[in-house]
Amino acid sequence: MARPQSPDYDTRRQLILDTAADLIAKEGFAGTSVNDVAAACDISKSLIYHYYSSKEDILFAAMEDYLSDLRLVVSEAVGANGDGETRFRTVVHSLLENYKNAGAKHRVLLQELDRLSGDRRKAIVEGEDEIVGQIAELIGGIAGLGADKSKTRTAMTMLFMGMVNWTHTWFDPDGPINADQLADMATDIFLRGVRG
Amino acid sequence: MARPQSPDYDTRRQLILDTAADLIAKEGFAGTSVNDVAAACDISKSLIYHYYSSKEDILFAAMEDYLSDLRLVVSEAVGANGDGETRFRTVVHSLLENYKNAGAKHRVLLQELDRLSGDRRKAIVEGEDEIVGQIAELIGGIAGLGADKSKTRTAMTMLFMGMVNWTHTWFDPDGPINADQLADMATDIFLRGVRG
DNA sequence: CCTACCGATCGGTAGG
DNA sequence: CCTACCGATCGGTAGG
Repeated sequence: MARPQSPDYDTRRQLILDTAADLIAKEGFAGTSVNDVAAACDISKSLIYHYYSSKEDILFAAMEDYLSDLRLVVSEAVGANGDGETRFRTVVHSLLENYKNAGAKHRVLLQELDRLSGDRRKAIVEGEDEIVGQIAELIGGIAGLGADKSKTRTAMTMLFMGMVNWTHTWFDPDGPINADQLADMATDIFLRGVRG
Repeated sequence: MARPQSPDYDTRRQLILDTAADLIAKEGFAGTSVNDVAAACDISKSLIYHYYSSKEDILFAAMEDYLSDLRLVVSEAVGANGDGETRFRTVVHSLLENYKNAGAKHRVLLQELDRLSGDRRKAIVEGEDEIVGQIAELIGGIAGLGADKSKTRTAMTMLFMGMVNWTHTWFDPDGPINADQLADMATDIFLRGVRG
């Protein structure tokens, strides 16, 4: 008879992911040992290997976990009612709201991509590209860029992604400006800047 | 008689810095061993320790080296003749030009700051803050923000820093858009967005 | 007593 | 779910 799965299985799996993301965000992937993760979870290193078969597996799972949240949030905002500018503004609010709640995973997603093997890196990059592609379509519509301007549209979109993705290095949601105010500021600057 | 310093001393010191920056940008600080650096330089590990007394010393020196270039370039552009918008545009061109020539050191400066000890991290952050402060003054003038709007000015400046600092993740200077075109695009969008 | 540089190895810790 | 270990490699230093 197969031994039943622990009732804590999913909870513990998630704890490992969240804890690993915190440590990797602070110390880097190579600077975080599996033992560090185990100690912070108050479990043995061997138990970590019961849930994930390698350190890279943990990194990949943490990235997938957060990226799937982002994809959901962005496609909902993009597919909502309203004109392009309104939906764009909603996307920015959603992104910054999400970053606020998952700062460590966000930094890990942005900074540790090169630590994945080729196949897995490709899988993550594809997910990121789909998000960026949806935002690029919105921006293309707002800026009035035809299909012949795809290079310009891509560069514009990536300049915008920089504005929002860079926030993790300096923005404090509990500081003088909150996430919604920052989202409006970024939206206003960018829309005024690219409006056709 | 004291034995003289090797005539290759400065050349070799610089080789270590540049090589270490390349490896650290790719593999992360903890993922790069002193031996990796030595092998890539075709010298012994012991010789690395003749030039730098610890791995962290190498990281710090590489960051200082690049940061001092950035500071020079930015303060020159900021202090040049011309109105605020012209000087701002020059800063953006200078920054992107510099990033292009020092991609690895740029990534290291942005990504490995937490690997430094407190004192050294503080020294680097102070240098970065001076650059950001100079750019913030330019932007404040352009956007017509008084001293009472310093929080807004800071947020605006950091949104802009995101646009340019994020380029290292996606921009290919040999791609369809060159560094000068991208600098103009970023400048145009941002200036139209914040102009008072 | 200085600096330049090597082959070999130190005490500890990594992922597994 | 743990302790006990491994082959290898880590950052840093010894003698000469």
